[in-house]
Amino acid sequence: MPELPEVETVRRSLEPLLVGARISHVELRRDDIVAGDRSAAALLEGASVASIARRGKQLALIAGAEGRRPGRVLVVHLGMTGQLVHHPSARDLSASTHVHALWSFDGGGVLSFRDPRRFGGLWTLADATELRARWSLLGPDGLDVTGAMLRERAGESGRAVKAALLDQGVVAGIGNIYADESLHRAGIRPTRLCRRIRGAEWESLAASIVGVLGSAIRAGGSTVRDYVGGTGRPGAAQRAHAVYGRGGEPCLTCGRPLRSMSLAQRTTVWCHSCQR
DNA sequence: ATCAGAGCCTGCCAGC
DNA sequence: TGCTGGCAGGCTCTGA
Repeated sequence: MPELPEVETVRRSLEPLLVGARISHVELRRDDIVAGDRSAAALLEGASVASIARRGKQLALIAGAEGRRPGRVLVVHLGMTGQLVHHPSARDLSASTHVHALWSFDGGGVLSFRDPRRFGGLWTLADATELRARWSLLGPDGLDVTGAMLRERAGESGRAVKAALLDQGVVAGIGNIYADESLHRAGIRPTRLCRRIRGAEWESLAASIVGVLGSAIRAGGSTVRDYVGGTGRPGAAQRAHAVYGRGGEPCLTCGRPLRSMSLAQRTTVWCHSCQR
């Protein structure tokens, strides 16, 4: 399930393949995945990709300006099961199911948006100004967050700290996995109310978030539940999970069994001994 | 202000 | 073998 590290991994892998390339044709197979203008031009047909940006879990393909007309923007959210994949040839896609949109590039190469559960989607924006407006609703990116930012945005709140971490307006890019992992690393219980968290703890939490997300990016962002590598072994990031998916198993720090509960409608795992 | 709950959607898995 | 039910979760909406 793509959270910030997975989305950033996708961004980095697509950047050298797409930037500078011109989209010759767009095929939209089901239009209910698009919010906004669904025309081919809005989906960047005929445009060249100038850059690929990311904020939190959202990706943005930004088209180059044409004359005085600013480049359009296509925002991609992968939801839970979304995949944005570049294929050298359209033939590679013949066996794929749940492919909802395809972008063909001059000189070959196809980008596919595949999303079985369709929790993700596409948003067509007129220009970068609309993108800034959209992203202004998000909190700071998880890779840039500081204790002061968390405290300012959640410090007075009476909600559980985990609920605040999942709120994209507080900090952008954290989902269920990295919320639990960050709180464990910081030694803070997910149920702690924000207003009961001290300044030094916000700093510790921010550092934990940056550290956890950074490690996951370095591991290639492989956090899919049943992820296995090409040799059938579990992926590095999956093995690195200290608490996520490990309810009832021993805490890697103290050995006591990890507890599990539902908080903010999410399965939540923590160590009652290491987290206070 | 914050919560729980429902809904969207499909793949997977345990249990019958 | 094949069905059913539960679970997973990002995000949004409703009602308490």
